[in-house]
Amino acid sequence: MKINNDSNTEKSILEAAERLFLQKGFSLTSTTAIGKEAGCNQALVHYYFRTKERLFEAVFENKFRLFVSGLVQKVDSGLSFEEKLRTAIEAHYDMLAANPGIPFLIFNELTTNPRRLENFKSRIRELPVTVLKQFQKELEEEIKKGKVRPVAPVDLLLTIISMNVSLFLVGPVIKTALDLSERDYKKLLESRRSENVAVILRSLRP
Amino acid sequence: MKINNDSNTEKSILEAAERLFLQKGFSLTSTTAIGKEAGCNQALVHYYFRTKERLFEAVFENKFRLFVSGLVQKVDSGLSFEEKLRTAIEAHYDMLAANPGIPFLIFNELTTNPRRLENFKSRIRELPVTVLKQFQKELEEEIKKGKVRPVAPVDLLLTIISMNVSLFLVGPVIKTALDLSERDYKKLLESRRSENVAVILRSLRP
DNA sequence: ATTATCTATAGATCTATAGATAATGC
DNA sequence: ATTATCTATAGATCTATAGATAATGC
Repeated sequence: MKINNDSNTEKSILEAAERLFLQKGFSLTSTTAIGKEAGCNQALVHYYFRTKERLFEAVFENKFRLFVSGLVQKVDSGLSFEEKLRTAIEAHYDMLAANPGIPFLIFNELTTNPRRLENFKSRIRELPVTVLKQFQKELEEEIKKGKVRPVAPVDLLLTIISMNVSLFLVGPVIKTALDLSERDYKKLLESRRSENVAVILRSLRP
Repeated sequence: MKINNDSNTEKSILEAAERLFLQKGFSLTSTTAIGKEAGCNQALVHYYFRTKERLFEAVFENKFRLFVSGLVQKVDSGLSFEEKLRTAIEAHYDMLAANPGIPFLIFNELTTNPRRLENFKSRIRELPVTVLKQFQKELEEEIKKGKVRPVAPVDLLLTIISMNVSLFLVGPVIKTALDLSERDYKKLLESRRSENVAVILRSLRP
């Protein structure tokens, strides 16, 4: 055969898996369903990725990287502390808005699968350090100057993650419960973008 | 037989199911595992609850009620607006701290199971109304007086839920990633209790 | 006779692989 | 000869039920 020309089967399988894993998580997604979604039979899923676990790892690793990259982005050093913070929060938010299924995938998997949590331990542990490195000094300075209330860097990080991430965890539930149209839901998300920034910046006032 | 005296099998099954569902969610928990955890065989699980679905419903309904009750508690009307709000946030937080598995159970199930989300639509929709009823008027007054910045009631509710709920969704991951002892994790949770209140109250300042 | 418990099993998945088949590149 | 695809199936679950058995309450 080798009709593999441009219609790359491996790629369709990976993309199908991505969609389904993001929707349903690991355990509720079968390789049969992935094959169907990709437009091939189930055996091919295993032909290309050997096991469901490996296929999932490919997706998860990719999404985890994205999740982290949204947090660690460098911001223009010419800005004021407040503007830097605002930019970072918005960048994080925008990454989530572009990939709204990521929080569910990551937290669902890490809380139900102890082995994977173990595997990602070190990379999670590095997060606060990496993310806060670019803010820590300035945060301390602002606190000294009395412009920001005394707050532990980890607390600030937790607040940012809480506000941004949980919106995308809770969002789909709210959308259905309130029967929001796609349009209205977009509006809600858009309004929360600035609301989150407002909440977080205010939380630092002395 | 009927050695059912005090060692109530039905109750052990329900409690075992509760523990496992809270840990792993619906799909990753088998009735076989529930039987084992309850100290009986798997057939008895079905004898008492007929289907896994019904058993889950019993647990879910119960947890959902708890989740709501923590949000809707009446607060002493003699207090100032700020104190009322603080009391409500802390009550919500305390309910979650006493039942830390609830956010995972509810949001995992509602996002992966469209049918259940559909079933709980109306009860979720009522939430903002019920919760905000006791604050709405006062919130409006405080805004008029200029003591609180203009903020939609729904936004305030979303912020409270985000801050409190996401802590218990993200917490277990943080605990493992940072290798926190039970003691240290308790400390972190305790410190976030007041931090959450601080963040939310500050978020309302003009 | 009724209720609680157990063993055994049917039937439905689901994952992973074996083995057949066809198309291409050498 | 190699690579991609398919069909078929083994083996491992998992849910739900049938049917046997034992203990109690009448």
